[in-house]
Amino acid sequence: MMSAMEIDKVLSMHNYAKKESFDTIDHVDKPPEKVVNTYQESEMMFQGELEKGKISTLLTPSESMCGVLDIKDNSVPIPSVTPRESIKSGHNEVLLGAGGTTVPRREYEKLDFQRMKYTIAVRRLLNLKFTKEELATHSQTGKESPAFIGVKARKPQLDPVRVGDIRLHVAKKYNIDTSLVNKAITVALADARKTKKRKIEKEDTD
Amino acid sequence: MMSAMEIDKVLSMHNYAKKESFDTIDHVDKPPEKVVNTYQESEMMFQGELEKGKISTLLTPSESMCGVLDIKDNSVPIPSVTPRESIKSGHNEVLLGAGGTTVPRREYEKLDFQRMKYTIAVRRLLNLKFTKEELATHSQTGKESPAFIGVKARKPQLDPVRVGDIRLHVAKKYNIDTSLVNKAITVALADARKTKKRKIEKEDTD
DNA sequence: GTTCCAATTGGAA
DNA sequence: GTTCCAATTGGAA
Repeated sequence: MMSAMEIDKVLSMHNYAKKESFDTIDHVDKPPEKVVNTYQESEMMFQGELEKGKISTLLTPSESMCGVLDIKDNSVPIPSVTPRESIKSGHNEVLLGAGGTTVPRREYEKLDFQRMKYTIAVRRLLNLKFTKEELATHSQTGKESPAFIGVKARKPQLDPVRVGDIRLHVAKKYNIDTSLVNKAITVALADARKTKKRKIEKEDTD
Repeated sequence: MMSAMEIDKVLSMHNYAKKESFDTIDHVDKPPEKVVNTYQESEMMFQGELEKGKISTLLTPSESMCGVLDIKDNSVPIPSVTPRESIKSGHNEVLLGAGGTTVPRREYEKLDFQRMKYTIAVRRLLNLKFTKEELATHSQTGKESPAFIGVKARKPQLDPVRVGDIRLHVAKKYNIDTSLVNKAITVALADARKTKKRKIEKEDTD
């Protein structure tokens, strides 16, 4: 058996290829007191291209009345909010949000928001903008767990610019509160951590 | 300072008056593997009295299209789902769900679901059906925290019949997934625990 | 005083 | 193999 410290050492040796980043990150060192919803930003990014006719035909009368499509299990997206193209990056990149975060258009168009739950969309976008190594070793806030203060080491914060753009993009796409997206991000990071841990333990016993 | 064990002793001395229960509880000892959503039950209880005309006048065209009213922050309820009267209990009680859980009509009508967030509705209903003592000393599942196995004692499960009726009633009222209601219940119980703990610590220092 | 939040965990689904 | 879940905590709001 390896001790926790030994596992951490091994973790630092397992570096994945660093992915490209199109962001200019200049305020990574200022973690917000709270992970806030700056809804205005997302309003600036998109131009409300909701196709009203299409949506209403997808709904029964009672559904269109109360938005059942989106509420029941928070899994079905608003279909037609489309990000405009990134001026900075050209046709091959899609701009996700005001922070300037982009993803390859080819990858973005592979995402079937209609069928994906928002939790899955969050995971796909995180995987496009961060390495598995980053996801496994960072947290959303950079804060210690209140339940393990002084016990578990604090993890550094994931680049808040890219995370912020993903958060607002998904919240907008699915018309859900950012607090739900935050929860999905937290769980995704915890899972990335465990996946890596298991992989190392497996390699260790082989 | 008191040790944790001493605090637990004192906790057991602070018993609140037991509230009435109208429920016949005969399967309390069978905690489900997971807190499940048995949506069918709630369908049986209510008769879909949605007042279609009224709701659409509350919404702008873009809101009525995608259900913004309910989705944006999960705080605004569907206005007109009303529980039918409890045959068993008569005019003075309102039946919450298939489990037979009732609350006094006077108390139920004080609840302004229109203005309350669903998390607050959950707390109010829990307070109607359980004592503060029960809320402070029980958990939703009866399971240990995975993060503290063998460290923190497991708390007994809150009566799943009453909790189940409250869970489905709120999910139905607000047209949200039961998983959101479960989270609200978990947080409410954690807060009840802390409230009591602080009260005792304060009395201890006085 | 009350409500909400995110990090951590093991295991269920 | 991946995704989701609830109990616990201290502190922010």
